[in-house]
Amino acid sequence: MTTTLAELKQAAIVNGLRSCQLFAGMSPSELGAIAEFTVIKSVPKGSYLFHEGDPSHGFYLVQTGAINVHRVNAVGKEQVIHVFRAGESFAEGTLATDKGYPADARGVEESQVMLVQKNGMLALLRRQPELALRMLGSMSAHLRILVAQLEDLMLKDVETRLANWLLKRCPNKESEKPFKIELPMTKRVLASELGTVSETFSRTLAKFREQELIEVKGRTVTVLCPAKLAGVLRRNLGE
Amino acid sequence: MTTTLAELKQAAIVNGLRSCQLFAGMSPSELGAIAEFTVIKSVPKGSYLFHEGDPSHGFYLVQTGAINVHRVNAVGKEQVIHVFRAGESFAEGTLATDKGYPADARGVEESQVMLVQKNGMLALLRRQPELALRMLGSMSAHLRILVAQLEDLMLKDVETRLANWLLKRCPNKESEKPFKIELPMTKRVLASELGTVSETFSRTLAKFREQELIEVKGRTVTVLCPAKLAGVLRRNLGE
DNA sequence: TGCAGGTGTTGATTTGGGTCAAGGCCGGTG
DNA sequence: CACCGGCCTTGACCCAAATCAACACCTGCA
Repeated sequence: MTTTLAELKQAAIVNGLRSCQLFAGMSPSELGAIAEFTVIKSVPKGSYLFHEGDPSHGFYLVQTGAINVHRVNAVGKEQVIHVFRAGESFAEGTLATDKGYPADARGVEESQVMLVQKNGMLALLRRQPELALRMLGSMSAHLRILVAQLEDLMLKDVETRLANWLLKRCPNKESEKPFKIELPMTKRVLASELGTVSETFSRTLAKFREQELIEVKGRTVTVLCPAKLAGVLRRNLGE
Repeated sequence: MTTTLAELKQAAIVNGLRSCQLFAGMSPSELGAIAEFTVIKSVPKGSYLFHEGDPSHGFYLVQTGAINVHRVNAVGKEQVIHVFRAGESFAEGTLATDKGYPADARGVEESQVMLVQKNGMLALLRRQPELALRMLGSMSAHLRILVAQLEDLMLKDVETRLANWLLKRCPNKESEKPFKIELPMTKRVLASELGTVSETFSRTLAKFREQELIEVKGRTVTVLCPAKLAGVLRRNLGE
């Protein structure tokens, strides 16, 4: 049995595709078809995958690391839209239009992504309506993320947003047992994802610490009593 | 030549479908197929088409009037996501998931919409991949709207947002000729769409009036010199 | 004719959080 | 080891805009 380098690479890509929500559960032959026009890219920390307005070459799947999708305005301030991590896909929206990418994408850390190239994918979609439905589902999920993001940013103050963010990572929100959360990035980046700056973020953490809701040690945040934090969240929302 | 009532109704629906961006340029037979599972609904002013979490029956096309899609939080404050007008479609995202509608939808005024029912449309999409691509394109446009909305709300102050809003309705942004804009809704609603409250909105209008950028009379706003307003906008963005 | 409810305007007050500035802390490098 | 450059934290200050409050409209209705 002989195996060429190309075949090995192909197999690696198929594996990568499978581990992605968008393609989970698809047959090996279908995955093979997609792998035909998929390439792997390394993204050094801080480097850009694309900028707003760049013509689209396809959409991306994250294998390892994290990709920050954001917009910048004239002043240079940036608004994080979402940080995509392993298994997630983004920029599917550019498949069906000839507009460019609507935002910027940059590696938060050293990352590996797969680029599913536009032309190949379009041709495949025309032959595989089921796949098109999957894409619709995936885009719908992104719409939901954005809607939630909008709501988060508009209807709540930083304290509420942080409480919400922390609770989202607790497995059981009504538990009274402490739960450790390891921050996946610097606090500065996290602050920006929450739509604020590092100073305010820091202050809000301090406030929670004083109320003995959390403990902070470096990049580890321990939610002392999720149920109590959930109470704070409810109170903030409900009044 | 005999024409049944049902055929007339069918023809009306086909016409409605054709006048919608999403389906523009499709063949009569395709439109006929879609019309099979499309129903017309009247939406009295202020009445709800659906609420967040309701199971999806399909997606909507606006024929006349305007539909306000928004979220409400526990306090009862609502954040407008977008106001859809004649020719636009919304809630396509619910086709490909079994999650319910992600937001609320209410008639801003007496409106007429078409409901394209979920099951029929799904079956058709499986047979018509081109149509699925169209849907992808449409959802991508919605993603762009949301991204723009996020940026608007986060990166700019009310003055800039209002200047931007007004300029968007001027046919020629560099003209020096006055242009009349008829507000399509109460100022309270418009304020909310701009992510602020009626008081602040009122004050900002007053500020522009003092600078002789606009004139206001009831629901008619006259932009005295679009080019000058564009200057204000640029200055706000660029510093 | 007068009242009730919704809409707009304006003023006074408060506040969340962004900005600036000044350390403290830590890890890497010469 | 000492020094430097990132991060993080805390304090002081300030501003845009939300909130609270009073009042002027208008329109429909009894």
